[in-house]
Amino acid sequence: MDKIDRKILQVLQANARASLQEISQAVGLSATPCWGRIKKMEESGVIEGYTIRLNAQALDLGDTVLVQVTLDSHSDNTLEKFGETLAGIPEVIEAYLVSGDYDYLLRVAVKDTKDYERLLRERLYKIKGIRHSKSSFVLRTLKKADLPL
Amino acid sequence: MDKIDRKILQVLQANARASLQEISQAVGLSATPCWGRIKKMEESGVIEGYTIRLNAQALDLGDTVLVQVTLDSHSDNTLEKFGETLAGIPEVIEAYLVSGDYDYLLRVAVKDTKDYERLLRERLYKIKGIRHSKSSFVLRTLKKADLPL
DNA sequence: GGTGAAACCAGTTAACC
DNA sequence: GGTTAACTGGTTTCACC
Repeated sequence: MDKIDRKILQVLQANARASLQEISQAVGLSATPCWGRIKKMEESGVIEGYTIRLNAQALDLGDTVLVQVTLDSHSDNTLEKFGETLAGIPEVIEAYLVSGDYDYLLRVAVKDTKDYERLLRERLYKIKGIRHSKSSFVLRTLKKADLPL
Repeated sequence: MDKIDRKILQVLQANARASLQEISQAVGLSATPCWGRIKKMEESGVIEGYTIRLNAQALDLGDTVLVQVTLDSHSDNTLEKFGETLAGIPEVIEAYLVSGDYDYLLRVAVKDTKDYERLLRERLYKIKGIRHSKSSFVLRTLKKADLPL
């Protein structure tokens, strides 16, 4: 992982479909070593995969809700069960165990407030072991950046 | 945007480097119409771009901090200035204006707690207009999923 | 909209510095 | 670990259904 590797990652972060020609030009090397470096980073796990950035609004998932969750018990078993339940709810995009006033923060993607109300009623409120939850709607996204390299 | 388009997006979400052969096989069409559908989704903006998933730990950005921020004033000017300031801090990966008890939620990527302390002292505490901020460390990531299609 | 083949270009390998 | 050149395979275009 030297400076050239990081530069390659920068180019791929901006456009994972960039050709080796473009990449090699950007880093000042020929195509072959660039290709080798990328393969090595794929194998070592630095590059976990290639994805697309999607327009959530165009897919009827324009609303984001951040949900703070506090559980009744903090046993290993409760934590594990909660994780498994969340895994089965596709609208839950991210889930973090956090330090502080509450236990978990979830990022949920829904079509609109009505859709969120349905999810809350039919799925989230039915999860056993939740002591308390608090929902905040995202009104505006100010920033959504790549990792700094 | 029909069922086939969504299936194509699913395949690309899992692997944006999938060849047209793989994609066309997955959706049951030949390569040409798949290619045309992808191009149309790129042009219409449904597909915003192609990126890589990176291993943050391997890049010395293993710690994630969620910061709740409350501003002094809620004027348009304050909001805009705050957004501009955040844009200049590379460690701030996401920033949302939210409804509820506080105004903004930031997701910050740092090497470790020491690195976060430095960021807090040198950058975040120096931002004018912040009334209050509260940091929560991410102890564990339970889920990180693609948008449901 | 779809198919299939031809043309073109990019990814991959190998031989060498 | 780097370069250039040959090879292989995928992307893009085109003529047709």
